[in-house]
Amino acid sequence: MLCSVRDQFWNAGYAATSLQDLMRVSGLGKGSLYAAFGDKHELFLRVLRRYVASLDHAVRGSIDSAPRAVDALRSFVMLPVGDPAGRAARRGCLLANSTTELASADPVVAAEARRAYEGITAVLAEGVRRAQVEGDLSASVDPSGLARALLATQQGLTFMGRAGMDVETLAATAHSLATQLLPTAVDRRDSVDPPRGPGDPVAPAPGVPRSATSPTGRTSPSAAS
Amino acid sequence: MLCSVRDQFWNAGYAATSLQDLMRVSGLGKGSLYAAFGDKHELFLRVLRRYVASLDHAVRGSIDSAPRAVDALRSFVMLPVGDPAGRAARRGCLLANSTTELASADPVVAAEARRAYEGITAVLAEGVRRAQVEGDLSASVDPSGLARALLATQQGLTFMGRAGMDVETLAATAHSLATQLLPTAVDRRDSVDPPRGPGDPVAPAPGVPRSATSPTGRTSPSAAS
DNA sequence: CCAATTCTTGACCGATCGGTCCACCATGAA
DNA sequence: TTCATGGTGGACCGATCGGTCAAGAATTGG
Repeated sequence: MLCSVRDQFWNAGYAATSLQDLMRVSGLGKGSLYAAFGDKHELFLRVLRRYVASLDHAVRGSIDSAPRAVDALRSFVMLPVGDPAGRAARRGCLLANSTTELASADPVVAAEARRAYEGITAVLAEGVRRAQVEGDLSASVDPSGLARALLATQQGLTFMGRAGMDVETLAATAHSLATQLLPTAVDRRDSVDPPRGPGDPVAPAPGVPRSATSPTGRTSPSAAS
Repeated sequence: MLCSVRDQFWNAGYAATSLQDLMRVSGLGKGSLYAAFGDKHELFLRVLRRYVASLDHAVRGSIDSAPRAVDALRSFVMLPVGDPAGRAARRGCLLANSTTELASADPVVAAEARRAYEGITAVLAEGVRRAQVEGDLSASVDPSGLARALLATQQGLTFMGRAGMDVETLAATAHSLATQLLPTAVDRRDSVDPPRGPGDPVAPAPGVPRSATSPTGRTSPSAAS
């Protein structure tokens, strides 16, 4: 039920969603909606927080479960082009859309956005550190700095998708950016850095064949309904 | 006058701006507003198109007037952190905000956004080509591809600013991304590519000292009132 | 089978929305 | 001074907004 409400806010935005829309997609009467969730703003915050928690969980799980952290980082950047049909790309991200619409007028939403993005940055930075230990990223880069760059890049790609860029072009751009920000093993082969750190403390299978496509389990918050 | 209206839409968004707001910021009565600009949507489109034209003109002028095109490309990526106080960063970009809010419901705005971003991409690609001729960028990269990557990155930085990232962190992230996507002359010195193309057909001062800060004239559409 | 209780519903509220329209006034020509 | 005129402002319109509430349906305990 909350998923239908989330989709409504996701598709139309906060201001453009009326109580009638919420009644229609939820199947509940106006009074029931109010009794169950409070007013429109509270309902929106509830849906948004659920989405943020799902998003955070998905990113954390993707990075934690990836055999090589750098692959999870790459798949994070490629998230906006995960849907081959491009419908997900056209919707954008609920948190990003809500932040853009409400950040300057709704301090609660703004605070939620800050918290969420700081959390994701921390998770990404942890992934960067693991990728450094695994020898897939240069140890000289600042993990938090790269994490912020990855997040900003992913948000930019998400926006370009929402702005209507066709999916093939978007995918090519995402691939190019991911490659430039996260040089893979084959790219690093002709690098000046040693191809592998001292010992491989974490990497479970150092000789696993590398692939440009994201090998990690696909976890999209839009599917968590 | 239109600038005040633009700022109102910019700060509050389309749906959250009422006719009373427009009357207040414009100083005009409701009837006068309607007689002069038509309904709210038409007024918004007028303001948006003015903004897009100003933006396009600013980017084109910045690239055309830069002694080295790569500097203009760099300053384009750094645009979101142009305001030291961070107030401009917090507002975001009117076109980006409007696209995020209305893209899925207003085909006119969506088409305007596509057109604008395609135009900016073309201008950036032209800048990339010039930077390649000037020897500041590797000739092997696809100009349009790099242009799209620069645009997506800039939009991502713009969004992170709107999402509340503090200006110093944002500036550091922007600097890092610009450096990775646009290796400057000092970065290229240890590159495998020849440090300068055959002859210097366009570059007026090949030995001019390079600077990390944007040397091009600052042209921000928010100042075009 | 009935009654107490919980839950749902849609009518209703004042406020405000975007849009229309007409009385009014400032101006300029006669 | 008078009249014609065009631009202005605000009253007014129906529609819709978010929110409230009492009546009735559904459920449960006895």
